[in-house]
Amino acid sequence: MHVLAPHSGGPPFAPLLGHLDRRLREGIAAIHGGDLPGGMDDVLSQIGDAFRLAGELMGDLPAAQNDPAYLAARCYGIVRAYNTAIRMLQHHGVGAVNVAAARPLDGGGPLDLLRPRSTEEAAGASQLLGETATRLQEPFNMLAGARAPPHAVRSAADVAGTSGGPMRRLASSRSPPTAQPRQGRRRRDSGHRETMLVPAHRMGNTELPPDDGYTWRKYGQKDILGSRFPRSYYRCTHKNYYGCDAKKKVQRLDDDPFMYEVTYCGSHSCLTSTTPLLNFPTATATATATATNSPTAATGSGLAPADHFMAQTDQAAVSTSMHLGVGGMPASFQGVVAAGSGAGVQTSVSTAARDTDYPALDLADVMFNSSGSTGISLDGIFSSHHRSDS
DNA sequence: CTGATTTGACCCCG
DNA sequence: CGGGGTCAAATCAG
Repeated sequence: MHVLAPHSGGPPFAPLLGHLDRRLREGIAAIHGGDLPGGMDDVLSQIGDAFRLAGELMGDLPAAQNDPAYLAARCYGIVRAYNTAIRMLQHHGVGAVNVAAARPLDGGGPLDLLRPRSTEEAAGASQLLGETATRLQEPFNMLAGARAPPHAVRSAADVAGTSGGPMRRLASSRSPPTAQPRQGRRRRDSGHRETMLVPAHRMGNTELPPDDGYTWRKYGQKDILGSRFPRSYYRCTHKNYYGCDAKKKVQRLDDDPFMYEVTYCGSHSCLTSTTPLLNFPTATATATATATNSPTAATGSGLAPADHFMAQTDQAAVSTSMHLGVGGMPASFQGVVAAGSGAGVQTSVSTAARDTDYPALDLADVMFNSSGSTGISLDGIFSSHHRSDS
């Protein structure tokens, strides 16, 4: 499988992030008349996360280029982070980021990269997205069909206790709340429930599943009967802010320590939802029509034309409103959804990727294309004339 | 200081 | 009754 050829030594993402952050702040502040509007830190953080994930993926490429499942998961995380940023921007009323509008704005500016330049480009992008969705699903279908053979089992390291550092609590330091029993610890409220398999990092910390684009806060860990690895419980970080009830459980597989079973429960009511953001008016209708003349930089992007996704544009035919409320569940992964984790497992086929992920691809395109021997051309990223069709 | 993690206790439910 | 999910104090980390 041919993948993006990693740049020699990898791009300098750290400086890139810094530069990106500055430019975004300037641009957004300009739009709002000088001051950075409240909440934009979150947006910048999301964009930064996307870049960080992309950087990690670049670093992992040498080791993971033959692992489509891993690549798919990582790509999805990147795409999601971008979309999260866009959603936040929309909620913040940044009008210039009306990404649903297929017409280019005249102003340009830093946020322009989140927007298609024309209906043509949008259509072409949507086609690319459809293909992306198909492509993303493939490896996961493979996973569903044939479980990976058991690898050499490593030591039963803790699944999630990797980032908090060692912490030993002194004995009897904690007062036992025997007096007042807590009330109403409900459990049966999980509406949605989806389970998927996610490959672990191939480089770096393999103890953690790849980032899925959301921010989670761990609230518990439990040794599960019959499992060698503990199960970790996470809830959405924005629970307090938005009352987001999304949760997920992460369980490392016994027979494949490099694979995680992630169960998503509840839906994201926060801004970091997977709900599709971009519904190009021309997307569905013209996806096939523009297949051969796609103005997307298939040749210019890191994706070689020959390696381009096989066309299967009906993937996203189902209304995006059917999007499952399960946070972190990409439609593309649903072929992998494993039954058996409760009665509420849904296996309906929906879509999100095509009409959701275009900006990320656009940005990724720019990013992966903008490397140089000494640095990355950020001007290429932020230029309003970038890939202009004028 | 704030937010995240750890971890044993608590509690629901099969 | 016991497994699994959640709570929350203690602690860590930036």
